[in-house]
Amino acid sequence: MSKIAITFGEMTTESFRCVTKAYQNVHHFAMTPISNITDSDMEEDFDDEERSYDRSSDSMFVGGSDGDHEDDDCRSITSNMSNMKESKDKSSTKENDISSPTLSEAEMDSKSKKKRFTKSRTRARSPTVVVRIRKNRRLKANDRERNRMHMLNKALEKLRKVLPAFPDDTKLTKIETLRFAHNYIWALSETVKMFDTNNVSSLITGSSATVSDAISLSSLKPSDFLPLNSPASVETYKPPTPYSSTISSSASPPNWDSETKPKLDITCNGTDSSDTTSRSGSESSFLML
DNA sequence: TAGGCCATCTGGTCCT
DNA sequence: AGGACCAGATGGCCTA
Repeated sequence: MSKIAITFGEMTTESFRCVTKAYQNVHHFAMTPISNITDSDMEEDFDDEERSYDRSSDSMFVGGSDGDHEDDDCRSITSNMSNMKESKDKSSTKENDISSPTLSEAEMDSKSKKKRFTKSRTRARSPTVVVRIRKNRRLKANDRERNRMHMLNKALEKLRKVLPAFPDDTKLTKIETLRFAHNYIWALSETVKMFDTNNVSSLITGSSATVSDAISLSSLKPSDFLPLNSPASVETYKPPTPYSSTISSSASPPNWDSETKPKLDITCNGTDSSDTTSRSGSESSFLML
């Protein structure tokens, strides 16, 4: 049985189960995680196969799977088949180039040198081998892509952890997490801005207040950072009112889809934002992105 | 059952 | 040539 190497990075049991299931659905073979199988292992495997091919016919089967019919289960069958056909044509062309019966000895000699050189660079491979190599590359690419997405999810999970938690422990979806973070960062910047501008520290402890003091003073809740259309925000959303201040609608979180940076405009009762004494007016709102 | 979310596969493109 | 990144497609799971 020829081995099919699929390497995994760090993987949870659950994700491995999903992957296994997916692979079994698509490729119909039992999968075992194999770590650190090298390309040379692969090549070795294919070399064995190629040697076998040289000795036998085109129609040999290799491996514990469905052999050449594995791709029949793949979705992009037409594309694969056209690629296979293309590679088959190419390989057959190469093979034709190698064996020319009407050559002089000198020509044969130079040709054999050329042949040796050619073979060392681009070996003539049977269509079966070409398909298998192509399949192997695809599997490796799938593996990389899977790991890449896992890394992305890990980063997203880290982001979730640094965001304010919800009492009901609702797990934010990906898009909610990103929007939440976006609004949260915006709110923090606004808070810091106000903290600096209004010298809030003096309102708290006199001189050594921290930014988190200012944030807690603002009474912002996690739900305040959720976009309005978030399912998690339906019950709990309430526009934040930091320091009972008025943040004009133009000071809503910047829309990250927009090309231009939004201008943040904090107004205080129609006065300059440096006015620290009286803040009232319409409620601010962390608008949806 | 429809719709949302997610994981995965896949081929194309760009970069090193 | 091979890897990273991306977007589209697909199917599974869950919930209203």
